[in-house]
Amino acid sequence: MIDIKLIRENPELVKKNCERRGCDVDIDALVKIEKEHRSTIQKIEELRADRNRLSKECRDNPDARVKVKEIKEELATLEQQQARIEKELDVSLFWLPNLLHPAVPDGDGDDANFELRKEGTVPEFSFKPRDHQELGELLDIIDTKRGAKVAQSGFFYWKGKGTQLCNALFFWTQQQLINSGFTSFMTPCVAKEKTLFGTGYLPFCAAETYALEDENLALIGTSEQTLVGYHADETLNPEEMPLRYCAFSPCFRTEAGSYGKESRGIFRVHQFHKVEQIIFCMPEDAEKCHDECLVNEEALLKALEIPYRVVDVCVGDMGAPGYRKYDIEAYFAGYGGYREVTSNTNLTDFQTRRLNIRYKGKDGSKGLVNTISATAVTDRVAIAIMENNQLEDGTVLIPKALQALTGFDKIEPGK
RNA sequence: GGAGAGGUGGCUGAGCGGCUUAAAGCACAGGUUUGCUAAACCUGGGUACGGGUAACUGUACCGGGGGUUCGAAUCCCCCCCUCUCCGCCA
Repeated sequence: MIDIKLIRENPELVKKNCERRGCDVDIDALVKIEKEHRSTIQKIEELRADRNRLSKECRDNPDARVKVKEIKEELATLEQQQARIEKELDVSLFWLPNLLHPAVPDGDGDDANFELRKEGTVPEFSFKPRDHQELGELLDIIDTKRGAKVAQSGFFYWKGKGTQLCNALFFWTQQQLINSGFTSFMTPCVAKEKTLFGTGYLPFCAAETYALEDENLALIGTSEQTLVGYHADETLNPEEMPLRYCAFSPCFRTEAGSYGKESRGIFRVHQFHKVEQIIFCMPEDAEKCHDECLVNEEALLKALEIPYRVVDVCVGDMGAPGYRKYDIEAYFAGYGGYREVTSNTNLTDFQTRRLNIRYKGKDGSKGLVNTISATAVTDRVAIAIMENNQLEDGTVLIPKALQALTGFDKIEPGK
């Protein structure tokens, strides 16, 4: 949600922002409704002031009672009107996207993302490299067929050494982040509607959400939801920020409408696993913290010897809550190109305004905290390792960084 | 799952229709004094949204939502949450 004052005082800025976003909210109408909203409230407050004043006289002045009764009726009508206006206003506000960083590239989709840099060496093969689906079956470490049998298409099993690789990857990643000053969490895997709304997943990603029947709960799409929601309705101390949090969790997404080549294997599934980084910071530190998360992501991929490129995500490929976003795309040898493995978003105060997360300094300064939400690693990193580190017979070599935790240095067919 | 007790400011906790502008204590901030890893005393408070150049001022907020009333933290209804005991359980 963006600041209503900003919309009131600088509607042109918000209008331009919506245009860039390709979002057709009528700002003029919104401003008009907001004005009506305020004037109605003012009328109501004046009437209430009269009522409060008069009702004190009521004990020994019967005339006042009659008057207050009249005010009461008048109030009832106005309050009803006000509720209607407020609802209309809220709906428009809830759908309004965040502002954009001036440097965000224009464009409709991921082909307009701006490449900032390429790192690492793309592996070369004397044979045609297999993709992770083929390798997973050959090595008996990924089972999508039984995932579909037991749950549904789009769910899968990690098995044997594949599981061990993932456990090592996720544990190692959390250790790296803890060494960088992060506090690790295990969070609930469900969250209330209020939490999903507050983090911006509702109303924007309603179709992506697995809601629980007969409960006001949904499976989390990411631990961002539960980590950011952790501080809802709290006032944080500027001296204790930035707060760096990480969590490992499963992530559930319906992935409505995705299909085709991109969904082969486990690249896009209904349940994946992720170590997430969240930073709560002062507004003036948001860009610095955003960069810090990117540094962490890159350090992890470098240590795992995975080639990648960093892109500055364009308007059309960025979610409504985002102010600026960097994606990292790792090289996948079996796929033969770069594919998204992490995304790192500066959300400014979009989430904290909805969730009411404030700061208050000793000097009396106060305002809304800013949040950064960034992937550390997911299963996709494990499959990048598989595709890039394969030998002709399908053997996959484990990166040195993980060998102490896996307890083996390769996964071979039939073993 | 069964039974009971509760939800009041940063915290503890009183208030149970209008003397509440929410007591008191703790904590916090400022000050005074005596002193030396502190104590005593005095003073001061919240949040949100409006109005005003301002000093100031209005409204709302006692878990949430309805209701009764001229007037609700207080009475009534519904919901949510927490705690204790019993049962079950990794």
